[in-house]
Amino acid sequence: MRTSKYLLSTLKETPASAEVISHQYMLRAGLVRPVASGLYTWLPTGLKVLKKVENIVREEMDKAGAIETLMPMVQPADLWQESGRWTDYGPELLRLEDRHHRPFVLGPTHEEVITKLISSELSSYKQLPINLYQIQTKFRDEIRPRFGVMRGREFLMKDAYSFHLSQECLNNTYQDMHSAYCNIFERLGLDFRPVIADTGSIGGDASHEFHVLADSGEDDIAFSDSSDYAANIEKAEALAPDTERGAATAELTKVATPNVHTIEDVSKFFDVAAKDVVKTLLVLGEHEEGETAPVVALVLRGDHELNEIKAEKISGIAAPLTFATDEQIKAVANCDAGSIGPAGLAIDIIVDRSAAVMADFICGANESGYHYTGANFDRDIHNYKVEDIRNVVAGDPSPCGNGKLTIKRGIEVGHIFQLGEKYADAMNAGVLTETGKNQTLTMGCYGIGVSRIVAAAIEQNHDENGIIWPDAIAPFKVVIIPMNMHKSHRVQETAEKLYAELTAAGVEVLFDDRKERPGVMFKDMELIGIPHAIVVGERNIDNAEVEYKNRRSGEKSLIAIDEAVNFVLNQ
RNA sequence: CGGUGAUUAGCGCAGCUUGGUAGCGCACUUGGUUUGGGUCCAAGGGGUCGCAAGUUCGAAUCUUGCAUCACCGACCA
Repeated sequence: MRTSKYLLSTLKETPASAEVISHQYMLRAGLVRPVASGLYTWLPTGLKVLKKVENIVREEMDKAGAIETLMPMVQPADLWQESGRWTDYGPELLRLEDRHHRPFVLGPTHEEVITKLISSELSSYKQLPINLYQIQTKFRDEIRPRFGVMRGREFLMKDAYSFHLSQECLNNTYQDMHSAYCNIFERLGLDFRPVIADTGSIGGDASHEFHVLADSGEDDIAFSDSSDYAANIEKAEALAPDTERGAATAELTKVATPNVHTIEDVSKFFDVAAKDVVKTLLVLGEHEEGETAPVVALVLRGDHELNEIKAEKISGIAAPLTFATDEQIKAVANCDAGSIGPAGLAIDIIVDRSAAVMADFICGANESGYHYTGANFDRDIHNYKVEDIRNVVAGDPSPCGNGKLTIKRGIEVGHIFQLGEKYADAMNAGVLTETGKNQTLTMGCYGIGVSRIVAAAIEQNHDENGIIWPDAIAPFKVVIIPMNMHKSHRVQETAEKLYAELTAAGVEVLFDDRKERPGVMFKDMELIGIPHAIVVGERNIDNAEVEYKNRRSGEKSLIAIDEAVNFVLNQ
């Protein structure tokens, strides 16, 4: 490709709307352009990268025995009513009507369509197991699209669905997909981790997310420093401390604490660490529709954070987790939010494992403007349950039993889970078994965010000059940068010759034949992130040489013109 | 959805306080100059100042409404 016949569309300045580095570089390097909030046009260079990612995903899925299909993006509402998600899915599901006023949705995922298909196409156990996938545009009407294509509303996704008669069979395919995903991210050249994940609202047994490690990631991942244990912080278990609770030595004493509300205020006021204070959060308990919700107290160490996912799974607590309003707090604890404490509360109390071993601690006194010191469980607080309701923190013991946890940020680029019979049951998908009986299928589902991978790859591979593509997904493998070609026949001849030879050898080569000064070309090509550059200039032609420059290492070397093509092929 | 801020040429911004012919840098076009890291000089083209209503002799500027874009947002108890 010659730049003179191409759409480079690079930008010198960073558009004000771009926050994260991948978004900035995707705009500046001419990969994408915004169309509306969360919607992007892929320019030629961006599309080349997207297609490369897509092809690697496709090849590995095929290799793992999955079969490609393509389902419609617009889906009839009745499929969603059949599965129950027409009401469950919420406002992320974009609903629309056709000219006959029939309701449709823009597909955020395709469990309904695929399960319906399977239920009509499969009839015998002999056809199982089967794993179908597609690479297709999804639409989710996100509350807040951000970070460019990282969290767009429309995005390209690979989604696969497998069907089985037994859990054991599902486990096998699940493992195959796990390995296929590892192969994919290795081929993409990304630093990634499979992590144990929450199964979310879908339920099911096993679930793993695949994260690309990057500081700008939206998820926290907990790792063991001495095993391969890794889990999303939503899921990582905080083990009970192995220390025994100390004996109560202090008297329960009420202290006036005017204008002291937050944990920070309290620890400053008493001059103690946040870990010596207890915080009490009031949330709504489980209740029937229309009934008044009971209130439940959650007790945590002052320096720990509540894990909502863990909390809402505890029986007696309403899901989704809902915090009590100021009025509800007043009614139950008879005070403002800043002075709640577990001592003397006549409601259900759930105490975090780490808070449960504290003794002689400080907590709210359920009277506005007062706290207790010297509070103790069992003596001052009764009828409580101990549960794991906090987020793990760095330094906690790993739940696997080996080592301590460290925490890093990750970008979720893949998610595999076992769905069980939920959809097959709702959509009536079953086959006849060997004994001639109808049996409902069990199902697995496996997603990869193809367009998000492009952004994640940039987050992980860039410097102050621009993108540094891993070779596997670079839009071009090599760029030819001629110095003042329009003034030198020798430079032009050499550059044209190399371009022809590289093209003939099947190398994806960009030939910067613009009538630009060298600095402009260097800057543009580094911004776009082409891994290898051949610089053709008068001064090296005298020795029958050209310069090679590596984008990642920045190293330069001189190579014989005759060797150049082979040299590039070997990179 | 709530809070905050923005909207003036393709991009980045000034002008608004104090109403009176719409500006700067980059990019683009033409000519010259320069030539191994975003040259320099000159001449040009490009804007219903987000939309609508109002105040006024006169609105980018003041008022009101709307739209769009962006950032922040339970972890406070």
